[in-house]
Amino acid sequence: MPEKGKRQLQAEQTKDRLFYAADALLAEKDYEDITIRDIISKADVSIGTFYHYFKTKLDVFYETYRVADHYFAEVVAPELTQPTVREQILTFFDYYAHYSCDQTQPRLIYLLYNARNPHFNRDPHSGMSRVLIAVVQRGLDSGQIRSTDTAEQIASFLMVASRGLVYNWVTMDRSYDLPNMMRWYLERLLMAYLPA
Amino acid sequence: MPEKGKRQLQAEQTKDRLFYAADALLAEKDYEDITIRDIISKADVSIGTFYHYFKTKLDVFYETYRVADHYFAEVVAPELTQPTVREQILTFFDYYAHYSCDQTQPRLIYLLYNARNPHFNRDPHSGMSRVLIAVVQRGLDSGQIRSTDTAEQIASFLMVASRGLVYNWVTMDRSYDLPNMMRWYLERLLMAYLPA
Amino acid sequence: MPEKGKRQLQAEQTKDRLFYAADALLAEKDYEDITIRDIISKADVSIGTFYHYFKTKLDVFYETYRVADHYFAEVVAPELTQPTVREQILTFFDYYAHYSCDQTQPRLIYLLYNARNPHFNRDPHSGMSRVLIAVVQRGLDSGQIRSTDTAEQIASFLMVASRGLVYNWVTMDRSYDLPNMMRWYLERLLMAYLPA
Amino acid sequence: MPEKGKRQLQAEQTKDRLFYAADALLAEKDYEDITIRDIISKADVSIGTFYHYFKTKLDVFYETYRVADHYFAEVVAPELTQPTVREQILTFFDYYAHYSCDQTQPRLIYLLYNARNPHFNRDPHSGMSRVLIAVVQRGLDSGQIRSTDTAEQIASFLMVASRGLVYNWVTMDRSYDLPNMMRWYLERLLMAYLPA
DNA sequence: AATGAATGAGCCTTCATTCAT
DNA sequence: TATGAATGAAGGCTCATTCAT
Repeated sequence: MPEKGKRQLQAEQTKDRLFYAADALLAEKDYEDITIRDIISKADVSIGTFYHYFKTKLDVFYETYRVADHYFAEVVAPELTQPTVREQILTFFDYYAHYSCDQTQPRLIYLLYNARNPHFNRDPHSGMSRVLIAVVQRGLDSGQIRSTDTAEQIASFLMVASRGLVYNWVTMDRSYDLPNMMRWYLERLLMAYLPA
Repeated sequence: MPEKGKRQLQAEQTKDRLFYAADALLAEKDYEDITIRDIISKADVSIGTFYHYFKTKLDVFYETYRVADHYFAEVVAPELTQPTVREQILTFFDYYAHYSCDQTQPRLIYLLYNARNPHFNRDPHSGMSRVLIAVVQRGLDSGQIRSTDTAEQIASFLMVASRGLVYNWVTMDRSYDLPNMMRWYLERLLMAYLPA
Repeated sequence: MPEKGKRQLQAEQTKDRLFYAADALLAEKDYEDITIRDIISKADVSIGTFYHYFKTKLDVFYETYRVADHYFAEVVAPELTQPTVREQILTFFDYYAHYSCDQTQPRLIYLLYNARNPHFNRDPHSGMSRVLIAVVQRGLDSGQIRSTDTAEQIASFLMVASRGLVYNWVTMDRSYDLPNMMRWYLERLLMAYLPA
Repeated sequence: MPEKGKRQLQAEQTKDRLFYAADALLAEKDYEDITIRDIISKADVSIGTFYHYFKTKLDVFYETYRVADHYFAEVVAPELTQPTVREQILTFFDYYAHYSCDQTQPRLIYLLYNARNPHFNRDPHSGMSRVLIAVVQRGLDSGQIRSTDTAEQIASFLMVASRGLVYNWVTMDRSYDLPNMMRWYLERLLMAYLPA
């Protein structure tokens, strides 16, 4: 006997189609320039169906964001098993760079920063941040990092600065290799806390 | 040759009113949310007049941007006369922070990054950047900064990172004191090139 | 023959839940503003179920109306046993006033007047009217009312005028006590036929 | 030399076309059933033009209402010069009946009563009412009307009841002659204050 | 120089209703 | 009996822009 009904399965697929259509569109243009008609025609469903699954235009994108959150907490965090905290941090930001390169992300970050929707009022990077803070805390505890700044301050310093790089990269039309540049950049940032 | 005619003078005043109205509005809301009606009703002119002076909505904001460019080249640069390069850099970013706090700027920065108008495709901070590069170059030349990185690379490193901070500040609803934080932040960034 | 099957019983309950939900909603807003979603979520059934019982949105409200009709014929009429016709009429309109106050009624009256459904094209107050006509007829027959007007005319005069009051009361946002005002009003209307 | 510019004149005509189109539509259907597209296609202008003149759908109809107000204050009032107050009142309601017969009015009255727009929250008949109150007051002052009720109460009694009649007439699909019925009706209403 | 009437494509969203399961 | 996924016409409204005056 089937675990999930046929209907239920198809419903999930429909919602996914909508979700991926929105996500893909975000790779092409800004949130304001994406219309619901764009989304539904890409997903090949009716406009009524869109509103059956999402209460508002912003809602689809909010979904996108939740996926990102989950990725860092569940996928990236377990990968940070390198011997030194320095390496863990570099790995963390390597993931961040690759993640940002992933076609659809940069616009999403924009969106999350600038959305006027109450959903978005919390820090859109909180998922990531928590992961980084934990790493830094290990560095402080183990004496690998020596500083009077707190783990939160240090993690924030690094996050804020590297977001600046991602922005710059987007602004420059992604004209350089982000992961490479990220490494160069991080090595300089880390001079403040972990001189090589 | 005749001084400016009355007519010509009034024309300039009208254009200015339009320009300042747009600029002030930028302090309140995003570019996308500012309508031409907003602008003309603040400037108290007709819509026809608006289109007499600016070919398109983006044009007024472009004007705004040019003013910023000019400010850094003509006003800030001459102020950087402190004895050490370190102090000059800190002063430069202090201006940058105050400039960003100045009500109207943060949105403008966002606008400049996101505008789809061909005018904007160059680096919107080129005016500032040029000023900073010159300072860094003096540092390298005088031996105050020791690094194999070029002045462009170093200036870019600092600019990119501090833009990250401004973004963060905007994102956090300007909830902290930017100039103070900027100083804290710069002191850490400078560890890469100018350890205190 | 079997009592009602369990199935049949549940069906009736479901239909009732839908009916009462619609009725209650009518107390809050106009027919046009009530959506089927409102109804089903209040009744806690699915939209499919709604359409299983009612062919169209108007149908639920039609049901509501039939209940009102029934109320006057079966509940109010038997209560009109006062010694004088004058008192009976005042009692009748006292019921009418209270009935109109009863949360759900005013909107319903409006609905009945405005519905574009063919079902509603007859006089929505015919149930009440028949009761009042009978009373007035007794008044004429017993000589308590002296007039060349027919019972229908007199009853209609009173009904039409008092509906005017109910409308006024609704318009004024139910800001006064309807039963009290109804009595004041009726005393003046009755000057035409039953001077105190 | 022309008093009004050509443009200004044409603008007025356009607004009028819109206004009359809306008004005429009201004779055919209910407010809710009239779309802005109905109005503009009848007036033969663009939708942008509609919104140039009226901020909202309700606004056109609000205009209609103001016209009615003005009519009673400026046209009807001066006509009430009959020798007795009784005749003045009958004349007043004769105007009211004819005015209501005027194709476009009945729906308008509905609209005014039921609109959810703040504009309409005051008594939509205040224009008329004021005229009637003045007449009744003269009746009280001259002793033609003897009552302990105030002029406001008496006028209200009459207005409320006769609105009931207009509603009834609309409900009955205008199937009888309103002015005639109004007179019959008024004669009975006046028994409370001005027995013939 | 200045005005503002006119445009209309296009936006987001609502909602009654159908039908396969 | 009961469900809820899917539909799409239609609605009110915004806004940058043009052009005759």
